[in-house]
Amino acid sequence: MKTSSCASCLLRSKAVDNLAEQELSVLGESCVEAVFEKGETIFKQDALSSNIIYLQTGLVKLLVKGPQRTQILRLKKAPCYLGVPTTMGDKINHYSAVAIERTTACFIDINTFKELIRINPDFSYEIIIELCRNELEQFNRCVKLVQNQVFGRLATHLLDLSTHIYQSDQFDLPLNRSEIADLVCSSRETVSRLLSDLAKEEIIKVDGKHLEILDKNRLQQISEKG
Amino acid sequence: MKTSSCASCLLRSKAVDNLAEQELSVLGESCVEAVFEKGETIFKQDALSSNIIYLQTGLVKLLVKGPQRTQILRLKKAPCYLGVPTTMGDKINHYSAVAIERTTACFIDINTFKELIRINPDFSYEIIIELCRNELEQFNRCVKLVQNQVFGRLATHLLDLSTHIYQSDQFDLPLNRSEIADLVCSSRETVSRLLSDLAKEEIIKVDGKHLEILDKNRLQQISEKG
DNA sequence: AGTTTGATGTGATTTATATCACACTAAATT
DNA sequence: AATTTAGTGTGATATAAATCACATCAAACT
Repeated sequence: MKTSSCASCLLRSKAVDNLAEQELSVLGESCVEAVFEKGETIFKQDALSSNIIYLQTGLVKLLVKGPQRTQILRLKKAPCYLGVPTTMGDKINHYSAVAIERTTACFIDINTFKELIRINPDFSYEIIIELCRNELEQFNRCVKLVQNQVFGRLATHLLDLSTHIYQSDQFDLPLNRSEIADLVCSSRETVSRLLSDLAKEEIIKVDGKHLEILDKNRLQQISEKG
Repeated sequence: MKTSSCASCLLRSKAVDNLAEQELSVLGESCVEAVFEKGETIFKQDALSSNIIYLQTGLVKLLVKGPQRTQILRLKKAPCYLGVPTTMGDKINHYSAVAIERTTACFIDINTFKELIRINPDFSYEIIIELCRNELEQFNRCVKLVQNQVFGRLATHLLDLSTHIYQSDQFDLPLNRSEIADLVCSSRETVSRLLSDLAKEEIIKVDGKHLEILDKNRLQQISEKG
């Protein structure tokens, strides 16, 4: 870990862009940078939450331990803040964050974060906007989850990986079948079967973790209709 | 509708408590109060969103039109803000709000709201905290939805009505069976059956819309376990 | 009074998907 | 090299809950 200079950081957030020189040095003093390898936990559910995390680079999954199973709430791709709701909304983390790719993260002390909100309205405005967007996304995810069957949910997440995470029709799945099941709220076996079905229909091509989307339109239809 | 004086409002929010006299008059000038009877729509999905709503009194349901059915995202009881995420996060409402009880609501112009965030950090801090709490609640709801079966979800919502909305073991259901189904993400028939089952087990007593919780502990068990 | 309408209860059937069971593979460990 | 382990595919079975179908009832309307 090293203390970072936020003033010269090329990966800083839009919210931080609003900070004045003196505010940036306040931030820099309480901000440490850390690298997480694939599989490493950034913060853990039920632990005390005393930091806001800013993801500079990488990809992270948010996990909740439910009564029956562990569930992947969502994937978060850098650049973004992590743990704002879980840190500002309560003293204890409501979910865990685990890197699923090599990830660089800045740890910002919660009091510094609160201080920045207090002294810089443009900063807090950006944070509010990000929170609002998250809530809307979360509502949509919830509606999809209930109203689509597994087929549709799987299609939705494949499209999401393609368009939002990797910006390509071909990519390596960052999760194994069992984790995909946790993400689409289904079982490992069902995911396995449906991926085969999609491949048989020549909508996708799967080879282990490598995935290629052959027919984006049909995948989109499946994602919307069912 | 009438213009209200926020300075003398007894029902104002914690966020508004932070405002100075001059800021209160800014708010008061762009703030109008309106009453909604049961069943009346406060704002509508897909319409342009140009107001933040502050619920002074009453009870509201948030609705989303999904591909298959309409779904009740959540109930919101006064006092609280409505439509912060849907107004700040996008130009268009992502859900509707409908009164399910006589409700008093203040309409705050979005630009005034933004201005208040800009000029008063304590105000925006309170808004951030409320947004964070909402997001955590929403995550929990989502986990419950996936991991519990209908029985557990129904129990959860009955307890929620009892403890958070009506603060009593007896109350009149503000929704019909079909709407309860939309709330617990199930079908009208299943809700009907499960309510009967709970009554047979003497966990609750139902008479039309009137509901009495007889055995809170067992209901809590059902809510948690399954 | 008679009729339409909307809300509700309850049995029978269907269906999506979880679960169980096992086989296969590749990588890791002994 | 042999063995354990983790990840994966796929058939058979079980099951929660949706859907269909109908009956009942009360309120609203003619």
